[in-house]
Amino acid sequence: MSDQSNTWSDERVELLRKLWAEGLSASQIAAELGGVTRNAVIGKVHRLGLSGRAKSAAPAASRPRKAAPTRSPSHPMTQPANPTVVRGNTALAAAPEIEAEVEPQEAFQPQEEVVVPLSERVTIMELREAMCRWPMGDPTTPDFRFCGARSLLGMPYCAHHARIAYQPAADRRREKKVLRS
DNA sequence: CCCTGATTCGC
DNA sequence: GCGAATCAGG
Repeated sequence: MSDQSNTWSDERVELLRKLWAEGLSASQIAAELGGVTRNAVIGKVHRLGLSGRAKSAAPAASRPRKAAPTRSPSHPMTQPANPTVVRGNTALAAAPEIEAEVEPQEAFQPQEEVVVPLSERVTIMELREAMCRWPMGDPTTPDFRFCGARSLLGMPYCAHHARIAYQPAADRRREKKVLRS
């Protein structure tokens, strides 16, 4: 097969025009196209003569998600629904004793130990290099998202998901037991 | 430090 | 024409 994935074929230029018109940033478009950097995208955009656009779709686009609104534990009305919620690498010491409370409807996820609030998950467009790309939810639905927590250096996952990802289920189960005893 | 687009310039 | 390096900015 001919591989022209990293050349500016008519199709790719068309997609570039479309995404650029939609207000996506150069890096987002580059990620979407694949095989090109944001510099390449910007360069092409200028060569095509379509620079200044109606910047509205993706306003500042600086920070997709704040670390966490971080409600105080003492706040009576904002208690998390699940005590096993873990964010970043700061809460690995969550008490194992209270993790026995698992929603039956969530039992679908075989080994999902980490619960990330919906509001903190990120879409594929919001996903950045330094974000955890652990998939959460049904990939076939539009609301499919990723964990989005800060990933470990040089790893695609945050501390918690990396631990899950790189350990066989058996070991995980055992470690759990050890942890409890 | 994260990100953005703009510009330059060797290829 | 292409895009890495660089620049200027939020």
